[in-house]
Amino acid sequence: MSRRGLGPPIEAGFFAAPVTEVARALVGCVVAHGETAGVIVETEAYHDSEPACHAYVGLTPRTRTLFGPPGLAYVYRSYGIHALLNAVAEPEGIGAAVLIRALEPISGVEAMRRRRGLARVEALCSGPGKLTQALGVGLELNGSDLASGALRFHSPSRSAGVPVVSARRVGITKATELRWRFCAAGSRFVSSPRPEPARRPRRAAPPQVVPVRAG
DNA sequence: CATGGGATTGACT
DNA sequence: GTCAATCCCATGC
Repeated sequence: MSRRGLGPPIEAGFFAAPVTEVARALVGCVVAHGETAGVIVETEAYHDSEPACHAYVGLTPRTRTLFGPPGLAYVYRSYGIHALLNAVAEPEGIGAAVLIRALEPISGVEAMRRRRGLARVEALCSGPGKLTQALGVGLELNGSDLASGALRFHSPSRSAGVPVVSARRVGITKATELRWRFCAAGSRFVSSPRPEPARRPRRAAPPQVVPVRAG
């Protein structure tokens, strides 16, 4: 898949919906930057009403983008090292965004390998810091428009229709009870820890031992 | 102005 | 499993 079979860029209205709906709907969409692109297989939702969200503290220089209009990129530095990519959601004035946590690479794989220094396709974008490195996404894209900027989100060209599973968010210490992580079921491109796989029985269910009484 | 804490990753035991 | 790298910025004095 080297040629651009991408659908149209996603318009801002898509991102104005409740952030958990946007997070779920983004699984299967495409992120493109330069020659590189990938299908989103894992997201997380963040909202200013819960303390794991940067916007929980209110409007500050750091959270300015989060409170901005839907459809912007919110890119911030994590642990001093990694750039993490989010899509701003909900109407302007509400601090909410969807963290992009993993992609299935579909274009520019050689450029990704070069930037990551790795060969395995499954390892190129299987984490929020990994995918920004693979796509060459940096802090300079914070506040850019995902419909018209250098970094774009696209609808899937063919509807993937992959089932999406929800799980607890990764790497946070607050509001851990919320199941606001969304993963493409069974994808080998999601980050660790993997969500609980839909477990099919390894063997037939053990026979239920029920004392049988006569009568 | 000093401090501390991360929406992580890769190397190592 | 443990741990350090490294920077932005919120908070507190």
